[in-house]
Amino acid sequence: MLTIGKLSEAAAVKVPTIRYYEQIGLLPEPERSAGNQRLYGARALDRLAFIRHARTLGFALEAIRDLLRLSDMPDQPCAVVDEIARRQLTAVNARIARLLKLQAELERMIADCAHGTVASCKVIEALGDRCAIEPE
Amino acid sequence: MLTIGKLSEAAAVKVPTIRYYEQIGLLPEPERSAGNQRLYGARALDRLAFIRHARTLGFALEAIRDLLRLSDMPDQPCAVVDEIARRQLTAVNARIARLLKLQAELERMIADCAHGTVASCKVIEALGDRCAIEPE
DNA sequence: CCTAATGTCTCTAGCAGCTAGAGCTTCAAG
DNA sequence: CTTGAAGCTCTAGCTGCTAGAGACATTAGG
Repeated sequence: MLTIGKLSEAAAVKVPTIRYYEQIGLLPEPERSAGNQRLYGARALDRLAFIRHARTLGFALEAIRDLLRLSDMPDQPCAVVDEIARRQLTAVNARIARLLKLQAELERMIADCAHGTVASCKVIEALGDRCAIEPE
Repeated sequence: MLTIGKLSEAAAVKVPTIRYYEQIGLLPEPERSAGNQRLYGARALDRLAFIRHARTLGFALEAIRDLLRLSDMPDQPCAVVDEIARRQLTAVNARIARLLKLQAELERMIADCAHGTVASCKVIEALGDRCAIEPE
Protein backbone atom coordinates (compact mmCIF):
# COMPACT_ATOMS: atom_id res chain seq x y z
CA MET A 1 0.00 0.00 0.00
CA LEU A 2 1.15 3.50 -0.81
CA THR A 3 0.82 6.67 1.19
CA ILE A 4 -0.34 9.70 -0.70
CA GLY A 5 3.23 10.93 -0.95
CA LYS A 6 4.44 7.70 -2.52
CA LEU A 7 1.49 7.65 -4.88
CA SER A 8 2.23 11.24 -5.79
CA GLU A 9 5.78 10.31 -6.64
CA ALA A 10 4.84 7.17 -8.54
CA ALA A 11 2.24 8.90 -10.68
CA ALA A 12 4.02 12.25 -10.95
CA VAL A 13 0.92 14.00 -9.67
CA LYS A 14 1.20 16.41 -6.77
CA VAL A 15 -0.27 15.50 -3.42
CA PRO A 16 -2.88 18.27 -3.27
CA THR A 17 -3.96 17.37 -6.78
CA ILE A 18 -4.66 13.80 -5.70
CA ARG A 19 -6.79 15.05 -2.83
CA TYR A 20 -8.51 17.40 -5.23
CA TYR A 21 -9.33 14.55 -7.61
CA GLU A 22 -10.77 12.63 -4.72
CA GLN A 23 -12.81 15.62 -3.65
CA ILE A 24 -14.42 16.02 -7.06
CA GLY A 25 -15.06 12.31 -7.30
CA LEU A 26 -12.52 11.35 -9.95
CA LEU A 27 -10.72 9.08 -7.52
CA PRO A 28 -12.60 6.88 -5.05
CA GLU A 29 -12.08 7.46 -1.36
CA PRO A 30 -9.17 5.25 -0.36
CA GLU A 31 -8.71 3.18 2.75
CA ARG A 32 -7.23 4.89 5.76
CA SER A 33 -4.49 3.86 8.12
CA ALA A 34 -5.03 3.65 11.87
CA GLY A 35 -3.82 7.24 11.98
CA ASN A 36 -6.33 8.37 9.33
CA GLN A 37 -3.86 8.63 6.49
CA ARG A 38 -4.85 7.63 2.97
CA LEU A 39 -3.59 4.27 1.71
CA TYR A 40 -3.66 3.40 -1.95
CA GLY A 41 -3.31 0.16 -3.87
CA ALA A 42 -2.19 -0.54 -7.42
CA ARG A 43 -5.66 0.19 -8.80
CA ALA A 44 -5.47 3.75 -7.59
CA LEU A 45 -2.13 4.17 -9.28
CA ASP A 46 -3.53 2.91 -12.58
CA ARG A 47 -6.49 5.20 -12.32
CA LEU A 48 -4.33 8.17 -11.50
CA ALA A 49 -1.99 7.42 -14.39
CA PHE A 50 -5.03 7.25 -16.65
CA ILE A 51 -6.21 10.63 -15.45
CA ARG A 52 -2.80 12.18 -15.81
CA HIS A 53 -2.32 10.84 -19.29
CA ALA A 54 -5.72 12.09 -20.37
CA ARG A 55 -4.96 15.48 -18.80
CA THR A 56 -1.69 15.83 -20.69
CA LEU A 57 -3.71 15.13 -23.82
CA GLY A 58 -5.88 18.07 -22.86
CA PHE A 59 -9.07 16.21 -21.94
CA ALA A 60 -11.26 18.16 -19.54
CA LEU A 61 -11.89 16.60 -16.15
CA GLU A 62 -15.54 16.12 -17.12
CA ALA A 63 -14.52 14.17 -20.20
CA ILE A 64 -12.14 12.12 -18.10
CA ARG A 65 -14.95 11.38 -15.70
CA ASP A 66 -16.94 9.99 -18.63
CA LEU A 67 -13.98 7.99 -19.91
CA LEU A 68 -13.40 6.47 -16.49
CA ARG A 69 -17.04 5.56 -16.14
CA LEU A 70 -16.93 3.91 -19.56
CA SER A 71 -13.72 2.06 -18.80
CA ASP A 72 -15.55 0.40 -15.93
CA MET A 73 -18.14 -0.96 -18.38
CA PRO A 74 -16.07 -3.28 -20.58
CA ASP A 75 -19.05 -4.81 -22.40
CA GLN A 76 -20.40 -1.54 -23.72
CA PRO A 77 -19.61 -0.54 -27.30
CA CYS A 78 -16.75 1.93 -27.40
CA ALA A 79 -18.44 4.38 -29.74
CA VAL A 80 -18.85 6.90 -26.96
CA VAL A 81 -15.17 6.65 -26.06
CA ASP A 82 -14.36 7.23 -29.68
CA GLU A 83 -16.62 10.21 -29.82
CA ILE A 84 -15.00 11.84 -26.80
CA ALA A 85 -11.55 11.32 -28.26
CA ARG A 86 -12.62 12.63 -31.64
CA ARG A 87 -14.08 15.72 -30.07
CA GLN A 88 -10.83 16.29 -28.28
CA LEU A 89 -8.92 15.92 -31.53
CA THR A 90 -11.20 18.46 -33.18
CA ALA A 91 -10.58 20.89 -30.34
CA VAL A 92 -6.83 20.35 -30.58
CA ASN A 93 -6.92 20.93 -34.33
CA ALA A 94 -8.84 24.14 -33.85
CA ARG A 95 -6.36 25.39 -31.29
CA ILE A 96 -3.46 24.57 -33.56
CA ALA A 97 -5.04 26.45 -36.44
CA ARG A 98 -5.64 29.46 -34.25
CA LEU A 99 -2.15 29.43 -32.78
CA LEU A 100 -0.61 29.26 -36.24
CA LYS A 101 -2.42 32.46 -37.13
CA LEU A 102 -1.23 34.09 -33.93
CA GLN A 103 2.28 32.94 -34.66
CA ALA A 104 2.18 34.51 -38.12
CA GLU A 105 0.83 37.79 -36.82
CA LEU A 106 3.31 37.97 -33.97
CA GLU A 107 6.18 37.22 -36.31
CA ARG A 108 5.07 39.91 -38.71
CA MET A 109 4.71 42.43 -35.90
CA ILE A 110 8.13 41.68 -34.52
CA ALA A 111 9.79 41.65 -37.93
CA ASP A 112 8.35 45.07 -38.76
CA CYS A 113 9.73 46.64 -35.61
CA ALA A 114 12.50 49.10 -36.38
CA HIS A 115 13.80 49.06 -32.80
CA GLY A 116 13.34 52.79 -32.44
CA THR A 117 11.15 54.51 -29.89
CA VAL A 118 7.73 53.48 -28.73
CA ALA A 119 6.22 56.28 -30.84
CA SER A 120 7.28 54.51 -34.02
CA CYS A 121 6.92 50.96 -32.73
CA LYS A 122 5.12 48.73 -35.16
CA VAL A 123 4.23 46.26 -32.45
CA ILE A 124 2.27 48.87 -30.51
CA GLU A 125 0.80 50.15 -33.75
CA ALA A 126 -0.25 46.68 -34.86
CA LEU A 127 -1.88 46.02 -31.53
CA GLY A 128 -3.81 49.25 -31.84
CA ASP A 129 -5.32 48.16 -35.14
CA ARG A 130 -8.65 46.46 -35.14
CA CYS A 131 -8.16 42.77 -34.95
CA ALA A 132 -8.01 40.38 -37.88
CA ILE A 133 -8.23 37.16 -35.89
CA GLU A 134 -11.34 35.80 -34.25
CA PRO A 135 -11.08 35.36 -30.51
CA GLU A 136 -11.05 31.87 -29.06
CA MET B 1 -19.76 59.92 -25.78
CA LEU B 2 -20.62 56.25 -25.58
CA THR B 3 -22.49 54.39 -22.90
CA ILE B 4 -20.97 51.12 -21.79
CA GLY B 5 -23.41 49.23 -24.00
CA LYS B 6 -22.40 51.17 -27.11
CA LEU B 7 -18.74 50.79 -26.27
CA SER B 8 -19.28 47.09 -25.77
CA GLU B 9 -20.81 46.83 -29.19
CA ALA B 10 -18.20 49.00 -30.88
CA ALA B 11 -15.28 47.09 -29.42
CA ALA B 12 -16.92 43.65 -29.43
CA VAL B 13 -16.14 43.26 -25.73
CA LYS B 14 -18.90 42.30 -23.34
CA VAL B 15 -20.19 44.81 -20.85
CA PRO B 16 -19.12 42.93 -17.70
CA THR B 17 -15.69 42.47 -19.21
CA ILE B 18 -15.31 46.23 -19.64
CA ARG B 19 -16.25 46.75 -16.01
CA TYR B 20 -13.81 44.02 -15.06
CA TYR B 21 -10.98 45.69 -16.97
CA GLU B 22 -11.77 48.92 -15.17
CA GLN B 23 -11.79 47.13 -11.84
CA ILE B 24 -8.33 45.67 -12.35
CA GLY B 25 -7.01 48.99 -13.60
CA LEU B 26 -6.57 48.19 -17.29
CA LEU B 27 -9.07 50.86 -18.25
CA PRO B 28 -9.18 54.22 -16.47
CA GLU B 29 -12.33 55.15 -14.58
CA PRO B 30 -14.50 56.95 -17.10
CA GLU B 31 -16.65 60.02 -16.60
CA ARG B 32 -20.13 59.47 -15.30
CA SER B 33 -23.45 60.90 -16.42
CA ALA B 34 -25.73 62.76 -14.03
CA GLY B 35 -27.35 59.40 -13.32
CA ASN B 36 -24.01 57.72 -12.52
CA GLN B 37 -23.65 55.85 -15.77
CA ARG B 38 -20.26 55.41 -17.40
CA LEU B 39 -19.51 57.61 -20.42
CA TYR B 40 -16.62 56.83 -22.75
CA GLY B 41 -14.82 58.82 -25.41
CA ALA B 42 -12.85 57.71 -28.45
CA ARG B 43 -9.70 57.17 -26.37
CA ALA B 44 -11.42 54.50 -24.36
CA LEU B 45 -12.49 52.74 -27.52
CA ASP B 46 -8.92 52.74 -28.83
CA ARG B 47 -7.60 51.43 -25.58
CA LEU B 48 -10.21 48.71 -25.42
CA ALA B 49 -9.50 47.69 -29.01
CA PHE B 50 -5.84 47.48 -28.13
CA ILE B 51 -6.59 45.25 -25.16
CA ARG B 52 -8.88 43.04 -27.15
CA HIS B 53 -6.41 42.65 -29.97
CA ALA B 54 -3.63 41.77 -27.56
CA ARG B 55 -5.93 39.30 -25.80
CA THR B 56 -6.78 37.51 -29.03
CA LEU B 57 -3.04 37.23 -29.58
CA GLY B 58 -2.88 35.50 -26.23
CA PHE B 59 -1.08 38.16 -24.23
CA ALA B 60 -1.74 37.91 -20.50
CA LEU B 61 -3.48 40.84 -18.87
CA GLU B 62 -0.28 41.61 -16.98
CA ALA B 63 1.68 41.82 -20.24
CA ILE B 64 -1.04 44.04 -21.69
CA ARG B 65 -0.78 46.28 -18.68
CA ASP B 66 2.93 46.68 -19.43
CA LEU B 67 2.29 47.29 -23.10
CA LEU B 68 -0.28 49.96 -22.32
CA ARG B 69 2.04 51.67 -19.90
CA LEU B 70 4.76 51.65 -22.56
CA SER B 71 2.44 52.95 -25.24
CA ASP B 72 1.90 56.00 -23.07
CA MET B 73 5.64 56.71 -23.11
CA PRO B 74 6.32 57.41 -26.79
CA ASP B 75 9.91 58.59 -26.29
CA GLN B 76 11.13 55.42 -24.64
CA PRO B 77 12.99 52.86 -26.74
CA CYS B 78 10.72 50.06 -27.81
CA ALA B 79 13.06 47.25 -26.82
CA VAL B 80 10.83 46.26 -23.92
CA VAL B 81 7.80 46.10 -26.19
CA ASP B 82 9.78 43.91 -28.50
CA GLU B 83 10.81 41.67 -25.67
CA ILE B 84 7.23 41.18 -24.49
CA ALA B 85 6.10 40.31 -28.00
CA ARG B 86 9.01 37.96 -28.51
CA ARG B 87 8.24 36.18 -25.27
CA GLN B 88 4.66 35.76 -26.40
CA LEU B 89 5.84 34.33 -29.71
CA THR B 90 8.04 31.86 -27.87
CA ALA B 91 5.10 30.78 -25.75
CA VAL B 92 2.90 30.39 -28.80
CA ASN B 93 5.56 28.32 -30.54
CA ALA B 94 5.85 26.07 -27.52
CA ARG B 95 2.12 25.55 -27.37
CA ILE B 96 1.99 24.73 -31.06
CA ALA B 97 4.75 22.16 -30.68
CA ARG B 98 2.96 20.55 -27.78
CA LEU B 99 -0.41 20.50 -29.50
CA LEU B 100 1.10 18.87 -32.58
CA LYS B 101 2.30 16.02 -30.39
CA LEU B 102 -1.12 15.71 -28.82
CA GLN B 103 -2.69 15.72 -32.25
CA ALA B 104 -0.45 12.89 -33.38
CA GLU B 105 -1.17 10.82 -30.31
CA LEU B 106 -4.91 11.39 -30.48
CA GLU B 107 -4.96 10.48 -34.15
CA ARG B 108 -3.04 7.30 -33.50
CA MET B 109 -5.35 6.34 -30.66
CA ILE B 110 -8.45 6.94 -32.71
CA ALA B 111 -7.08 5.19 -35.78
CA ASP B 112 -6.25 2.10 -33.73
CA CYS B 113 -9.76 1.79 -32.39
CA ALA B 114 -11.54 -1.25 -33.79
CA HIS B 115 -14.97 0.06 -32.79
CA GLY B 116 -15.70 -2.97 -30.68
CA THR B 117 -16.43 -2.98 -26.98
CA VAL B 118 -14.80 -0.92 -24.30
CA ALA B 119 -12.85 -3.99 -23.18
CA SER B 120 -10.90 -3.99 -26.42
CA CYS B 121 -10.88 -0.26 -26.94
CA LYS B 122 -7.45 1.02 -27.90
CA VAL B 123 -8.31 4.53 -26.82
CA ILE B 124 -8.94 3.44 -23.26
CA GLU B 125 -5.90 1.21 -23.41
CA ALA B 126 -3.68 3.99 -24.72
CA LEU B 127 -4.87 6.31 -22.00
CA GLY B 128 -4.03 3.72 -19.40
CA ASP B 129 -0.42 3.56 -20.56
CA ARG B 130 2.15 5.70 -18.87
CA CYS B 131 2.42 8.95 -20.68
CA ALA B 132 4.93 9.78 -23.40
CA ILE B 133 4.30 13.52 -23.51
CA GLU B 134 5.45 16.05 -20.96
CA PRO B 135 2.67 17.95 -19.29
CA GLU B 136 2.31 21.66 -19.98
C1' DC C 1 12.47 5.82 24.51
C1' DC C 2 12.68 10.49 23.14
C1' DT C 3 13.08 14.00 19.92
C1' DA C 4 13.26 16.30 15.62
C1' DA C 5 12.09 16.33 11.01
C1' DT C 6 9.16 15.09 7.74
C1' DG C 7 4.67 13.76 6.10
C1' DT C 8 -0.16 13.99 6.37
C1' DC C 9 -4.66 15.76 7.88
C1' DT C 10 -8.62 19.33 7.18
C1' DC C 11 -10.03 23.69 5.91
C1' DT C 12 -9.96 28.01 3.67
C1' DA C 13 -8.50 31.12 0.22
C1' DG C 14 -6.18 32.34 -4.00
C1' DC C 15 -4.71 32.40 -9.22
C1' DA C 16 -6.51 33.91 -14.43
C1' DG C 17 -10.06 35.87 -16.94
C1' DC C 18 -13.92 36.28 -17.06
C1' DT C 19 -19.39 35.17 -16.54
C1' DA C 20 -23.85 35.09 -14.23
C1' DG C 21 -27.12 36.50 -11.01
C1' DA C 22 -29.74 39.46 -7.47
C1' DG C 23 -31.86 43.55 -6.60
C1' DC C 24 -31.77 48.14 -7.48
C1' DT C 25 -31.82 52.82 -10.44
C1' DT C 26 -31.85 55.34 -14.80
C1' DC C 27 -32.92 56.22 -19.40
C1' DA C 28 -35.39 56.41 -23.96
C1' DA C 29 -39.42 55.33 -26.80
C1' DG C 30 -44.16 55.56 -27.45
C1' DC D 1 -46.49 58.57 -18.01
C1' DT D 2 -45.45 54.16 -18.41
C1' DT D 3 -42.92 50.36 -19.58
C1' DG D 4 -39.00 47.78 -20.90
C1' DA D 5 -34.28 47.86 -21.82
C1' DA D 6 -29.98 49.13 -20.16
C1' DG D 7 -27.29 50.60 -16.40
C1' DC D 8 -25.55 50.28 -11.46
C1' DT D 9 -23.10 47.56 -7.40
C1' DC D 10 -22.10 43.49 -5.17
C1' DT D 11 -21.32 38.72 -4.62
C1' DA D 12 -20.48 34.21 -6.19
C1' DG D 13 -19.24 30.86 -9.71
C1' DC D 14 -16.43 28.55 -13.42
C1' DT D 15 -11.69 25.21 -14.40
C1' DG D 16 -7.89 22.99 -12.53
C1' DC D 17 -5.34 23.35 -9.56
C1' DT D 18 -1.90 25.64 -5.78
C1' DA D 19 -0.66 27.60 -1.29
C1' DG D 20 -1.10 28.35 3.43
C1' DA D 21 -2.52 27.65 8.48
C1' DG D 22 -2.55 24.89 12.33
C1' DA D 23 -2.94 20.19 14.12
C1' DC D 24 -1.87 15.13 14.18
C1' DA D 25 1.11 10.83 12.43
C1' DT D 26 5.10 8.61 11.24
C1' DT D 27 9.92 7.59 10.95
C1' DA D 28 15.01 7.94 11.57
C1' DG D 29 18.70 8.99 14.55
C1' DG D 30 20.80 9.23 18.98
